[in-house]
Amino acid sequence: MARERRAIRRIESAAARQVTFSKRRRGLFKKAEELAVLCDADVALIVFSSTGKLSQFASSSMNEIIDKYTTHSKNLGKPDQQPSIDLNLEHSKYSSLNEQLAEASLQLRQMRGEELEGLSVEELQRMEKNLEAGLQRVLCTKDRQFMEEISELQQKGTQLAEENMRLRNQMPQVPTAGIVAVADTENLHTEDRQSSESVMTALHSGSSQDNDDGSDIALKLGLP
Amino acid sequence: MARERRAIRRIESAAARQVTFSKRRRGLFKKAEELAVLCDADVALIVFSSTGKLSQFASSSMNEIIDKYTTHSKNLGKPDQQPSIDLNLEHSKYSSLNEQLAEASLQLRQMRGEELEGLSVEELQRMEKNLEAGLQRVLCTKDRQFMEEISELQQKGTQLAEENMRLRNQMPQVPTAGIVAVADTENLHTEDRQSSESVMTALHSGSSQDNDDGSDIALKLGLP
DNA sequence: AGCTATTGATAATC
DNA sequence: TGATTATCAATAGCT
Repeated sequence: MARERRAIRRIESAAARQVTFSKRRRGLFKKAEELAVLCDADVALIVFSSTGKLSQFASSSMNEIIDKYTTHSKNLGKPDQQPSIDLNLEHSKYSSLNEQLAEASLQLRQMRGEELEGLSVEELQRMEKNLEAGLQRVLCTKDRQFMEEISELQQKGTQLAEENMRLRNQMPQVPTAGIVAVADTENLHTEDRQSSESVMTALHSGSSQDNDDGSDIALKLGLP
Repeated sequence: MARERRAIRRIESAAARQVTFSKRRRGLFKKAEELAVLCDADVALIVFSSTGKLSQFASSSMNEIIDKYTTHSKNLGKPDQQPSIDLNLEHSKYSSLNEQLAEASLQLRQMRGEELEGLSVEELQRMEKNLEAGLQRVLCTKDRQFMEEISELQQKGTQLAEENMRLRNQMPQVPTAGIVAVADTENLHTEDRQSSESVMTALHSGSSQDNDDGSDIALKLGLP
């Protein structure tokens, strides 16, 4: 499976052996899991590297499988193995995690519209409802954040306007270039209000496609 | 690795599952042995088919490897032992699984519209886009299934109509109660056609809210 | 660790 | 099952 065929014999170079071990071990574990899932088989795989490091895979619980194995093989001779119940919990926790993750990934993929083939019309309708509800909530949250941003901007605008007013009132006390200064502050004031309003308008139309009067936003915010 | 990629999920058809099991089991055992030989590793593989049949491979002695495994595991099981050497892989895999699961659940909850508080407007917009795309695909799939159901019903309706026609043509050959029999079949015939048409209409309006000409369906199906 | 040219595994089919 | 073959996946040799 590679640039060149490799004879199945012990790799002499320790470094190369280690590299190949890492790569092939990963592949082997993947295949073991795939067999377990695809064919509903119970699979246990134990690997000790040449340096003595342990890796393991079990489709259910390692101890359970070993128990089953020893039960099957004890036809041949001795009932010498200890079940060692210690790790059953640990491993069932592990495979349960695996299951949960698989389920969650499937749900995520389905919510993204993948792998819908096996679903019934009823399930599809349930998903549609969920997606619409989720979308609705996302839109609400987005709108709420926009509104917050807007009211912050408005508040800032008001503060600036007040400050401008104060400055303008103080103007006569300043001796130099009175007329020009007044014109400048007035200009700033109007520009600020205009820009905050235009932001609002842009945000409104962006957040809720096709409403002209904003009543649609209020409706959405009323249904969290 | 074949004509077509196959999703890693339980194969429903028992026959296909058995075939795949045979093929993949052979491959898995081959890989296990190759790893053992190439990398001088100690490998044990236990497989129970879904029908309970046992297959096993061990590079040395199965019992020896299981002994070694249980010895290693005992160290982990006791609280005073350091798991630092033996099961690093297992543990990192475990915590990585945990992380993956946490991430997946968060995404799921967020897609359902929960825990959106921490998200930026950009992230919210991305989610909105994803949700809309997913919803679109769900709707398409649902519509497709409805259409399939409809065409099945239409086919059945046509078949029934043809059969009715045939029966009607054969009617004069029946000696008894000619007029009544004809009236009955005609009645059946019309009722059947009506009911299948009304089902069709209901499905149409149910699957694509408010279209009179069906162009809406075509549009949706055209954007997968 | 990451990248391809190759070989190997296997899904669909008969 | 077993054989065939078109594809997909794993990985050997490099960097």
